[in-house]
Amino acid sequence: MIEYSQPNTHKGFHVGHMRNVALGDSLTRIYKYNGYDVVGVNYIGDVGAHIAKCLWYFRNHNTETPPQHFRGEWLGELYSQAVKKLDEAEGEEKIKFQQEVSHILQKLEAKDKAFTEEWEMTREWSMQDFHEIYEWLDVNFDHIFYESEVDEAGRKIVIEGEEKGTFERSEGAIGINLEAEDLGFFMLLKSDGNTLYATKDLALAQRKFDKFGVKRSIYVVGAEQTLHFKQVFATLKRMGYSQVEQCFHLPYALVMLPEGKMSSRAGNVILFSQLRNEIIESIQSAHLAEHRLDWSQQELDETAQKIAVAAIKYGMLNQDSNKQIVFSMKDWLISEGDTGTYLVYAYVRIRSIGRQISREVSTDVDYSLLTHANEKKLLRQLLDFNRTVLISGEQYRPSLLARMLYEFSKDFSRAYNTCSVKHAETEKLQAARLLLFHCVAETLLQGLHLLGITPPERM
RNA sequence: GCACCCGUAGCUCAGCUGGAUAGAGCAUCAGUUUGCGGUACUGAGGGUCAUAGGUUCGACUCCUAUCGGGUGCACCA
Repeated sequence: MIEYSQPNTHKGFHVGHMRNVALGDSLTRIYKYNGYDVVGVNYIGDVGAHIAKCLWYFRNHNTETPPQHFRGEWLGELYSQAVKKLDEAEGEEKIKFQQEVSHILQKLEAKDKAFTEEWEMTREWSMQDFHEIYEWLDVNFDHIFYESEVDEAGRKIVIEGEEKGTFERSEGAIGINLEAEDLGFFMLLKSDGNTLYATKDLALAQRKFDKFGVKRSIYVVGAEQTLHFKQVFATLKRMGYSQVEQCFHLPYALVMLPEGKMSSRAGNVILFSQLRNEIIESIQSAHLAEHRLDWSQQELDETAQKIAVAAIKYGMLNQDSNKQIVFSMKDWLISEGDTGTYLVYAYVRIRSIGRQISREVSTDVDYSLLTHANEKKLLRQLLDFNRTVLISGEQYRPSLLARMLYEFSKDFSRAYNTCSVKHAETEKLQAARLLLFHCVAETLLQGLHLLGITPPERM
């Protein structure tokens, strides 16, 4: 089971979330290719204080009517404004605001009808946004967990754990002493009886083990939570779950802004939709303008979408996950050199060859004719492909595959310049080259697919 | 204070379990088409691999210390 994405409802989906999705989706595809029985899952953050704050602002201070589209994103703005308003309030007003937020939180915890309905409605707005984004990205989950569904189970686990003596009470709260593992004290339930992130993670893990029979569990979560997962795994081990030996937290470094960390709280984020719009616009004006008259609108749109997905995912995956990405919009609009656009362009050029040669691709060729250094390099890459995919999975590093595919595309471009199929000296050489390039295209297609990319046939 | 991650060309990054003259892209400069899509290809310049020690026949890679950037460390997620 590979858990990834985990967005919070009532917050905007930003480019930092995209790194997680690209990584998790690619790993899922790679493990499936390598023969594993994989379940890709999402875990939606649909409970917590951030929602109370968002609803508080929505009820008490919002004057706008919700937009028709991207209402989840709009809620994210309300959340940022709520945080701002709460921070800026002073004196009696501040206390009043905090009480109001706290009141909403309590009503939600108590499953109050009116508040629950409002929560469900707004949660759905966010989910609609997420589904739209995943669909555009061609990312599919086999199952979706919600924090709200493991909340109660988590509380129960912790309370029973305290009765059994596995957990202990401290300063009114319940936690577990992990000093023997050098992991300090791990808080599991607040002194007011409310659950924490950790509470739910225990219940979620239990559900993964017991209901899904998960043997190996991968969590794709930001590196800032490394300690948290060490604590979660140590706690599960104390609880007697031997499967914890096969639990792995795959950390990745943050996507930063030049001025620092992105924060939904502070509202200084680059939204995913912003990146998507700018990339599509850039592709349409730079790459597809020449086809505007002779292609259908549908093909123009689909092609722009495919190239944009390639640019975004490749950009997220070609760099090692433990290295920060400092986000700069102009870097993501580049379509030359080591980019996703270059890879799909290489693919398109190979396919273009096939369309111009009337000969059928046949395996009945004289392989010994492929003697050019550039042809040999391609043969070598074809041979290494499966090994690279295997290692990329076992080392949790789609970046290895991404880099291999870039080199592969580069090798193709070189061969393309030196070993023409159309103008091959002999019929036999043409047949051999046609097969070689056909195999290169098929392998590149498969490799891109493992990165979550579907190249267009022409662009 | 303690812990973890990062520090390689002007910029963004590769460098597989230590192995020969450290590789790409962008940027700069010079070239390539009467031959399959020039969003491409060829070539040039540019690096005391943060610093100082140590281990080793051999270190970008392993160990120690220091400096710089990031992140985390009990009621956020």
